[in-house]
Amino acid sequence: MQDIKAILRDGSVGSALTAKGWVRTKRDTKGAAFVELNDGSCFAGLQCVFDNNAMDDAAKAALERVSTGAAVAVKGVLVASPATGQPVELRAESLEIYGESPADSYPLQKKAHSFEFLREIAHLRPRTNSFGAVARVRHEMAYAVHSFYAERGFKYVHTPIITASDCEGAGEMFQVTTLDLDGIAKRGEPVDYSKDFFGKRSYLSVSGQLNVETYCMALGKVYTFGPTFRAENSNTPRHLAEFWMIEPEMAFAELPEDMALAEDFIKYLLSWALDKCGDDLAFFDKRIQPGLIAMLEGVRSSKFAHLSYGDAVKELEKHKDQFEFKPYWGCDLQTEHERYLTETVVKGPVIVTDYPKDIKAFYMRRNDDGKTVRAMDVLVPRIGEIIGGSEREYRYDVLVAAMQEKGLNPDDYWWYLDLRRYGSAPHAGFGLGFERLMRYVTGMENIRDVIPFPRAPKQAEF
RNA sequence: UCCCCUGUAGCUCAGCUGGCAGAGCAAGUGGCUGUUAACCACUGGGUCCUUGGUUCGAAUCCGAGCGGGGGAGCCA
Repeated sequence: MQDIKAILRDGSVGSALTAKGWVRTKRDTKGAAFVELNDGSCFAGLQCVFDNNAMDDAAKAALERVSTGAAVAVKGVLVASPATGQPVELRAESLEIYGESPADSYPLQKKAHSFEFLREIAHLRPRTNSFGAVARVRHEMAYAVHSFYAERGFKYVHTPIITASDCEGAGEMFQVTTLDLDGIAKRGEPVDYSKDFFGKRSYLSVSGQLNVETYCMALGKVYTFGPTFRAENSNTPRHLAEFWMIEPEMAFAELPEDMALAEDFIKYLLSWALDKCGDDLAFFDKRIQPGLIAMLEGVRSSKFAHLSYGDAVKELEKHKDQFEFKPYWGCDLQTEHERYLTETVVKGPVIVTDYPKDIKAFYMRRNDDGKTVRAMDVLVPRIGEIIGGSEREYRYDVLVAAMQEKGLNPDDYWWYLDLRRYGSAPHAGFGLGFERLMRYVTGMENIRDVIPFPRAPKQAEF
């Protein structure tokens, strides 16, 4: 059986076929009924026309029971459509109903719904235009990620989701346990983690980077792409408690190659979307974010600007009255600063490099000035930080000193430090938040609307 | 976690200085029409988020709680 995408693409006028899908709308007229059928294979639906004079009583009765949301099969002949709105349509000959969808209770109506409302029915929202389009683009972007790295000889490494090290250095972690916490609390006993499943406290991973570095030091070019978890109580349109992250890592590479990879990567993904998701992007451009396609095309053919942190601060200081937080050398760049740089100064993607060591992670390569590290953040308009990365500190003594400076215990990182003890080499990588990329590509505002089942504080239904 | 806004019909919202609960859309019925965000008429539809208070009287004013949105922080 052909899906609707194939029918619309390959179907020849005059051919008999069966289409299966879910009814978006039914419009009745005296002479005919029009059923728009969508099966999710593409943005467009197939208009099925039921001629009242050509239907037997069984078909008429079946059509009576069809309403928005019903799952049906329509058998008929593909014909050129006499009306504008669609080049072809299905002249229906019979109708089979798999599942009715009572109109008085089905939550999706043939009208626009707010995204807030649709979040409350996340099990039904993929049946809408917006979420169908998001799902298709999300699939293409995931495919493009693997394609990009495969073309460049990177190996996909599956880093663990459960970790027993609480030192991944990126935020609050969710604890994982099989202990009977209720019973322990009831009995007033202390918690003995040596009796827990892993014999020690364990968590959901906040980053695959430390693990993927181990494979980087063996396979050279690697990446990980999987879910990560942050137990931060952050409630914003750009944070999730469970999100997907892509983290490449390259051996024998320094910061410039890291930046080049990041730029190529983003352009590759945007190009892929432009090339393969035309209908869906056209919808986003029309209804969600006007100018989206022109923006994506602009970025694809642009050169990312480069700016050192020092120069960025100098630029911000020139306009300091515009900011709530006054910029100064050593400050962490605030959201308002990042957006000013990318939206007003550069008006496009910009890579900011060489941040002060005190505001960045311990594993970043220390510059010779003793004050900065070889870090880079890619900032894009509307989204802000989409990529954070760095060249890694590969000198054992410098890395240990950096840990101690930040109050970390090197013993906790024994296996990570072993990578610097045995055959250490320069390497660099970054992390790209997949849902932030999705916000960028689709123009969707809230990150909860670009992942099928969002996990955020107080939000884990479905 | 902090700041601001918000919670009224299935959905989106109006409801003024406190005085009988409203509209559009959706749904149901009828009509019209190769329709396509269909159109016209009629009908049904409410724990005004919860809780405590003020008042003769609270959707409306005040307190507390819960939910939703936006901004900030944390970050990807």
